[in-house]
Amino acid sequence: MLHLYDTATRQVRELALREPGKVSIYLCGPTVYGPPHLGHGRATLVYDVLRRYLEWSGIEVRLASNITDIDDSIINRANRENRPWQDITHKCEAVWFEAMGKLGVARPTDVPHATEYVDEMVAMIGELVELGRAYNTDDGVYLSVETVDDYGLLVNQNLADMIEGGGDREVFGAGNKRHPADFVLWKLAKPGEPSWPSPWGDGRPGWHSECVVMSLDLLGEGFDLHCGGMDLKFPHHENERAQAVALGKRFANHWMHNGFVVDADGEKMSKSLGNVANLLDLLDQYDPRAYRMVLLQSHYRGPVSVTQDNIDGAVNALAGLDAFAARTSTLPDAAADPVVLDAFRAAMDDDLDTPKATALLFDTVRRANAALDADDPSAAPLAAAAREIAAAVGLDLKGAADVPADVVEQAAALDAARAAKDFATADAIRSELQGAGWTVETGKGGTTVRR
RNA sequence: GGCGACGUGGCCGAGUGGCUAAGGCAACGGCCUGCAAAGCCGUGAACCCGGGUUCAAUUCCCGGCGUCGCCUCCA
Repeated sequence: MLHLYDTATRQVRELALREPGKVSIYLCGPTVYGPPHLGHGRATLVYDVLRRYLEWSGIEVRLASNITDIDDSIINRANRENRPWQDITHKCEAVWFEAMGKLGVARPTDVPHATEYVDEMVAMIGELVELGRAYNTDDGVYLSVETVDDYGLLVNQNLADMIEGGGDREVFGAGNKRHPADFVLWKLAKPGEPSWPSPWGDGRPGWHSECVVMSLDLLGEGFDLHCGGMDLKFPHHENERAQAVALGKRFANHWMHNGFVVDADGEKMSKSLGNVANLLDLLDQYDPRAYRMVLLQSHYRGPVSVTQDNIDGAVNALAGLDAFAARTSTLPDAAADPVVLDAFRAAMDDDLDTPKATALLFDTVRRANAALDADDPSAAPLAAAAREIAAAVGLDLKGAADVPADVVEQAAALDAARAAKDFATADAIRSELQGAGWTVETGKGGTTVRR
């Protein structure tokens, strides 16, 4: 069974399932106010790999991932560009899912929007106020973190230490708050801002409430796993948890956080490729599978640098896998080698050890190639195992791509010319095919062509 | 100030108290080829520094040095 590092208990422990055979996962999705960046790509890929692996294991996955479609960043951009805020959220969401599609990230089973849950959020905030755990000020409603046991659990810090170390930072809304760490649940609207009615006045929800309401609504209390990027640990996840605790509800049973994307100097964030400022550029300029490959070869909890060298390396590694897929595409069906699959499961079950799993994949490919060279019957089961692994982690290998009839004819003509020792013609055909983007492989059995 | 992560071959990146320290990329050698390319097979090379624990440490502990992250709105 799958074991994952749990941020709350700071140890790798078994992912307990509330219902056998089913897993409920909540993943914090994007605020839609700009193009997705490399960090978004990493988070979605990490959890896509998790999801696919769970599904491959025969577990039914319910994955809810929200779209934050009301937020200060959205309003600010709308004002700056003088356009309706919905215009921004709709377009950005479309771009988001287009990018996810290119990455091969499967759409979550549930995609709730913050604006669809405003009534529920108002109701929840009302409950918190009634319980005496939230209070009203002249600019909004705040949660009182001092009423929450274990506040700071996810960041492994207590309230006093957090405050002491606050550094030089400005504390938002400090004047109105009872405690500097209290956070806003409901923001009263300023003139011209989008707003919804509430008992405290028209306004909009704070960032941290939507995920509580949506996850509990869609997945129910005590759902299995809550995921997101390391940077969401605090304050976002801490504050989600604080609300659920304040309500007296069981929240996520397990917390998973992925590491950052860093640049070549090891610093957080994205502009490391120089020519690639965001995810869209990366997808535009390179094989979209390359990013998944880069991530698979490092552990999800560590930082990963997305550099020219890494991407190039991944592209080359994929070329080898594609060649293997093409070479084995005509092999008879066989049951996957069970020893290899067991090793794969063992790696993945150990906190999603994808580096080990990909090492196994490459190793299996090499063994299958060697078996093929030796006409050994173990080739087919090994090849089948390699395919299973690739599929389970979402690597789509280009196997037997359809080759148009005229290209097949040209390949045949190339062989005929070679047989007739008419090398000038053979070379001409070869360069013509290569010019059209085909990889031309000349071997004993004649010429084969693939993309 | 508090909490935490990390320093492994040319590059990326796993992992382990002792058994040949994964894998990928690059490099090099071989096979194949009319020549290439692609492909396949193979080879070499690494555990930041100083103490400590131990029969034994790259792995555990302590201390340095270096890098990075979080500590209110960022995946």
